[in-house]
Amino acid sequence: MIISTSFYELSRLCSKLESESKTIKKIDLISQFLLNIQPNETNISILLITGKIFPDRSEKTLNISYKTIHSLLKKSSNQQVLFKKTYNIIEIYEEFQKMARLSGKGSYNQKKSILTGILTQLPDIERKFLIRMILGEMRIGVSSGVMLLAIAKASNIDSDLIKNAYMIYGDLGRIGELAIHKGFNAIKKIDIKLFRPIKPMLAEMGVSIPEILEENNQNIIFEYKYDGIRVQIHKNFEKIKIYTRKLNDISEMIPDLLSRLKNEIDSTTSILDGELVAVDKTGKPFPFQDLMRTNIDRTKTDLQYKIFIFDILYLNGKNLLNLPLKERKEILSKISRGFDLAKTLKSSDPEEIKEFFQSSIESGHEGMIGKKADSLYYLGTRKKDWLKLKEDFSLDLVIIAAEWGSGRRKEWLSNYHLAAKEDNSYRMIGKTFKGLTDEEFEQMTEKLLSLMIKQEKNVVFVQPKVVVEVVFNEIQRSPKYPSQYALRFARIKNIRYDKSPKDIDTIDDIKRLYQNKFIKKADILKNR
DNA sequence: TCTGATGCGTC
DNA sequence: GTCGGAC
DNA sequence: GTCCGACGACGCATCAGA
Repeated sequence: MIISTSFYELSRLCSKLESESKTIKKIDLISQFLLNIQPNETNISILLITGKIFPDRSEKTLNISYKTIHSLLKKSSNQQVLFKKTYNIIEIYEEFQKMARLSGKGSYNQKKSILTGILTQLPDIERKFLIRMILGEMRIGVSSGVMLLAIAKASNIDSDLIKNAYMIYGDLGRIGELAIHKGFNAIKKIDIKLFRPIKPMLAEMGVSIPEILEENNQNIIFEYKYDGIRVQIHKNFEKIKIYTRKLNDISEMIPDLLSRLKNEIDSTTSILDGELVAVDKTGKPFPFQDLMRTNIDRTKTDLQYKIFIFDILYLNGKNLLNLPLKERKEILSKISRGFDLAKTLKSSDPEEIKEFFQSSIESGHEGMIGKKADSLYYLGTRKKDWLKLKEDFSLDLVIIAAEWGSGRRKEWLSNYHLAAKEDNSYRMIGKTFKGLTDEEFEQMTEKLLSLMIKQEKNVVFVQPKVVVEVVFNEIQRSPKYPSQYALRFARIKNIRYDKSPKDIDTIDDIKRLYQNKFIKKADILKNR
């Protein structure tokens, strides 16, 4: 007789994983679990443990998150349930599927009632992890990386092979199922297939030009870094589609560009890697937030989409991932019948490279990437083979409020509201939670509590006394903050206990910075 | 029919 | 997307 | 070196309810 695994057992595993800090022990626990459950539970267990519910390469979503769950818990907390139902893993998963299928009028309320039904019947541990699964934040120290190792252990297959299969296939649950129940040959067989996107290689953050040159032994190809959406183009004769970094199909966003590309790529089948941007008719790029503005009236602007292509992963039936970059680049330029290539420079002269970087910035782009010329294409991972360099800025700002953290930041004020000066008051221009060490969080929490004015919900408002030096990559127009501006990728560089809030940067300073930068960008409001 | 809340996907 | 911590 | 989990900005789609 087949005994299905209860959701309680899965939750107990999660609980053990949460309290176990050693990765090796986590791997042990997971692999034992995976070997003990039924074969048809493998796939979904892997997804649920990693907090995914649906595979990376999937259009399904629950459309339920923190606010909804929070409101349900408040309402149902005083409800008595007489008959508790026990769920097995598959039953829980079917409920998720059911919720994902709902749409249209009444669907949200229906989802809420399904969820309330489950939540009120589940004991505490199970409820806790069910919620975390829905939020996609398991907080048990297990994400795809550790899970891959656990699958490798359970199936006794080399972990690099498992990892590669996952990066190609984009569905960890299914890879685990194949590895454990079909074995080595099934995993070995997984190969690139057109119109099934693969995980693109990522760049690490670089520090300086000399560092990049040294790290990569001087043999570097530099490339403009464009501020857009990373895209992967799949082409099979007349058929063409593009996918994002997270494997979603966004072909419909740019139909006219795609039909042009069809003729510009000289191949029968191919997979190309590039960055989608929006430019005006002089070639100036639009700000990132305008690239995302897809429902504007395009007849009122001269916005056009472009993809700057910088790599080729597959051509005419052949996998090119294991060719060195410089060979891939050669192939790429050979098959171009007019598509846009990312601008590159091959040099080891720091001065020349610096000029190249500056020209990228002057042209309104984000910076550059230095790529080791003989590096292979590593799917889905950040490697020192690709190092990116961006322009950044810094401002002295004051903390006017802070939010209590969660998880390992639970005891600390973790997320700080930043403000610049305007006349005699302070205007908020964003939040940040990055840049402090544990020790600094500890001290900062104490300091801010001593300055507390009031607390509302999760937010502690404080006297504007603590000055921080904040670095960021861009100033954006903000529809949300009264100052009209917001920082992109803000993080704290230094705490300036020495500096008075009277002497911090002003909204006018920010406005000036914004305008200087956006002279180099295209303007969405300008008529054709 | 419109507005606000919520969630998701891009960076 | 960035950052610090843990392994 | 690698992985994980802290959470930021925006714009758009969808749904509930006035």
